[in-house]
Amino acid sequence: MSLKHALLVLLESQPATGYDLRKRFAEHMGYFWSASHQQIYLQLKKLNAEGQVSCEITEQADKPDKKTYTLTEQGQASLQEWLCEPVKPCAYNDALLVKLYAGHLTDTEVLITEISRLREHNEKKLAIFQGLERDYQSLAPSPRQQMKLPFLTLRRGILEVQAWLSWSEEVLAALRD
Amino acid sequence: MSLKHALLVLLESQPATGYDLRKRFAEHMGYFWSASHQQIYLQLKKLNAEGQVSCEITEQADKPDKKTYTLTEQGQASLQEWLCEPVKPCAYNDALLVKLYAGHLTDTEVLITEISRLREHNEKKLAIFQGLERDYQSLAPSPRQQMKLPFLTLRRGILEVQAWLSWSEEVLAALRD
DNA sequence: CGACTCATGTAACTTGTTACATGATTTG
DNA sequence: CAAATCATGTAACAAGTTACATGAGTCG
Repeated sequence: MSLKHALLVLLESQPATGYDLRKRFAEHMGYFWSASHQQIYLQLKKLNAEGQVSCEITEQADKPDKKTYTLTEQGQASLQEWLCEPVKPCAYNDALLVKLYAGHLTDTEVLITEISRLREHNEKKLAIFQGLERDYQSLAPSPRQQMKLPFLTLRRGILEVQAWLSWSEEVLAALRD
Repeated sequence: MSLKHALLVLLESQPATGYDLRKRFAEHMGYFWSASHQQIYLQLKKLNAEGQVSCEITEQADKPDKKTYTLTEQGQASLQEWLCEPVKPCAYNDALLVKLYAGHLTDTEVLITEISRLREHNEKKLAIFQGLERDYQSLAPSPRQQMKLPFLTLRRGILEVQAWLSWSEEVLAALRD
């Protein structure tokens, strides 16, 4: 697991609240990381208990206190350590493929509906990702250089959805044969 | 989640022990489902408690008792129900991409090593998958027809590793620029 | 006037991981 | 003679999900 590490990475650039981090996950890491707000708050609490982040509380009238987390030196160090360890290949479990594997137990229509849904979903994602890609490409050289690595993660998102789209076409053709 | 459903799918074709199922996962569903033996035994126990599978115990000298699980009518029914529900898109969390995103905090060499490892890993997978693809294509028409759906899941595995390989090349080129 | 934003949490539960444990038989 | 195969489990822990809760301010 490394929600903790993902949080440390985001906190490295600037202190933030759980709320901020949740938005940054959704906006910038959406195509390779998903996290619920509960998990984020929980892991921040644990990181704080471990001394990897510090927490400054701002009281607010009529709202819950705001907790701003900052990376500590210890957090920096453990992030560095993590960066040098080889990552584990991520195991993934895909219910859709289980369903297709067992497709002989149901109507072909059910499968076609699922795959069509998948295709639509990925078409929408592709449109969004390609928009982000254009934004990147129209940047001036210097900020573009700075965004090079995040852009590579976007490229991964694009290649991934394209692979799903090619596969969807293959499967729909095979199911309709 | 649906390890339970994946187990029901495998049990639909024939009764099996936890041990058998673990092997069948590794052999036939390896490219879209991973499960540890502990999880398999645990979920089988739960399915049994829920009445979705029945369990027949064979005593063996010098070995743990063998437990053969069979799908019950209730299990059949819940499998049918699951097949008709839309699947949830599977959220995936990829530590490698987090690392790349934060790559400015470490040496480019570290990143190149990771991506090279990824490429090698996927090249091996591709070779295995393409072997399975050839096996399928050399089947007689009738068994080939029967294996059509599992073959489509293999195709997914192939398109997936190819997408990883294309991306690896892009990233290595960008990191070495 | 309903939905969204800000801002955080608890509680109960399910799922998954890691480490440990047993022990005979077969294969290289 | 070591490793894999057969065959199952417990225990402790970590991670993730789902549902529930609060409550003002703002936008269309």
